[in-house]
Amino acid sequence: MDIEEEKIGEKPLNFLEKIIEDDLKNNRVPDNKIVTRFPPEPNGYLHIGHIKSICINFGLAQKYGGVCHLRLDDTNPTKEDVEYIDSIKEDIHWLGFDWGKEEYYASDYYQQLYEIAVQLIKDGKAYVDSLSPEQMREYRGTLTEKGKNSPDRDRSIEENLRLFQEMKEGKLKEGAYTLRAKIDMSSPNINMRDPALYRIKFASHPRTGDKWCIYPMYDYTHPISDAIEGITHSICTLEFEDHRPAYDWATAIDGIDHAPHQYEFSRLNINYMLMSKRRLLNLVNLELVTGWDDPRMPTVSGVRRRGYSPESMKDFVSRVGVAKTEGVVDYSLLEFCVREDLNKKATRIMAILDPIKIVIDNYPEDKIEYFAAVDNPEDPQSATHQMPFSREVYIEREDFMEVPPRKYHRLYPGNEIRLKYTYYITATSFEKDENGQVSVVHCTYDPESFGGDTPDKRKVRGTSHWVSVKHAVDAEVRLYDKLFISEYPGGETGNYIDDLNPESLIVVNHAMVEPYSSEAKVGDYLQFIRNGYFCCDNKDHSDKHPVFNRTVTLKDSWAKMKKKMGI
RNA sequence: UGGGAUAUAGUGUAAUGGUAACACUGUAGAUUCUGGUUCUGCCUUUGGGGGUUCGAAUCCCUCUAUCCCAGCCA
Repeated sequence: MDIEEEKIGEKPLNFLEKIIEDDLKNNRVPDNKIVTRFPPEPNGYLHIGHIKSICINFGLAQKYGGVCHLRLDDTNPTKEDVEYIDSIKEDIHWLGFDWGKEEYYASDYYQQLYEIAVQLIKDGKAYVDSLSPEQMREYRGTLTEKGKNSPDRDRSIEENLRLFQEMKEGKLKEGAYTLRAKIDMSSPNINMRDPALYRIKFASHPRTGDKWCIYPMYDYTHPISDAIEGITHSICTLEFEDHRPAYDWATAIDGIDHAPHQYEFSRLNINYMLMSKRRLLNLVNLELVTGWDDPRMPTVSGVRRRGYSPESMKDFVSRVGVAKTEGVVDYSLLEFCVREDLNKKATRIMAILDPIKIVIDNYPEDKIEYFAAVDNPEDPQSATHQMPFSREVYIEREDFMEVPPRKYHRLYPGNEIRLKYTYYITATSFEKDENGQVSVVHCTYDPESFGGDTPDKRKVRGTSHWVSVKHAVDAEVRLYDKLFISEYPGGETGNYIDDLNPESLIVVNHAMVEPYSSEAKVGDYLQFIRNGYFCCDNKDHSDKHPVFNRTVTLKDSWAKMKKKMGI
């Protein structure tokens, strides 16, 4: 294969890949081994936005034969919890990535970080400040005005050392003192106006317990953690661009001999979705959803419970690409990726969500026949399973109309359709209940059409899925839809709660499902033929009480046509 | 004149001085025992204005728009 040929069909490189290939080519990477890291703060559940970051960091390491560390950025014990650490690990594994032994915690570096801070003080590059939070804000200046030096800025090294020691020993009150870097209060970049390095917090840490009452800040901890771990490419989102000078400041501290570089990409936004931990937490706290793993949540645990496959999520992220432009990805791309993957994987099942009873008058009363149904028509090697058929079957209420509109080619009086895999039936009459709703449709079948085809090769326009009345399995089906009805939740009123979709969950208590569904278990991908993709709910599903979640609908061109025709 | 960043079809992403492209969406049709899938066609793109050049999405100047930053959060 020549070079030109090799390039055909190759994905173009994103800007991070270009940087890495350039670094590799110019021998700027120690041992030619790139090291990335995924550094979540364990203060919430991972969401789709994190999937992008995970795929970038683990993906880059994979592609270039490097490694990706998992580092829990646990420097704020008042917000963090082990519950989150566990879910984070589970989510990454679910996506199919593994950090192996490379599991780190920023808190593991507390001692080193402390020693470096002492050195900084000795070098006159950090000082203990007694400004209150309010004062500090005043001294910091504004976006357009320079800040001014704290009165404590020129405190003697001895005094600084003593006070920092007292901070560490818990002798000083929370909020009373901080350790600050001595950089430049007149910097146009606010992050460089003597950023706080340490604050006092009398909080017990999930991992270090009560050993420390001073905790290091992000701008100090993160770059040094990267340096300690030998990270080569430290990749984060755009909002940290302004912090890069602080990052470079920290990695340039005397004694730190490895200087990683920070690169920023734009975070993932999807319309009709919220992607901020704070707001997601709010939905959970207000009980507007059932929890972090509610299938309507954009969390990893939520989409997993919804039935999205890890492959589809990775494909989605890869189609979105990596760049520095901020944008909003269409929800439809997400759905496309999910459908495309599930179409290949899902076992086809017949399920009637809104049943209407069909009585085939000329079919023997007690007769039962079995027909082979293909598990997955996309797979030429697919197995089949048997479906029992009898005189009375359910079809979808939508599949019968007393007075059909134009282009409707399903069942209506006098029309012939096919019951998938079985026979052609023709509607002869129907009954209505006291509400005027059609309750039973009487049909005749053509015994010649056994198996779904006739010797005379006549065509029918419609094929319905069905479930034998006497064999139907009762199941709960949860029809999920978008959590928000507006493209930008809260965009109009400023309050995203106003844009919650009242129909984001519709529960069908008694769907009629074919018996084969009893074999479905949590983790299986199903397609309810002509209805959509479904999965077993990973919390509530059981043999006794089957619960199926709708992952995504099938594309529905008939619905589109109806809309166009104004029906 | 605070600082930092970004502008390519409706959306996302390519094209690094040589015919603006891919995917999604939308739309028209073919195929189909899922109105699914598959296949085919079509629509629509370089923020504005100058300049350099035989030639500009790409280089220069300028304007505009949008995003981020004033936590002892990350």
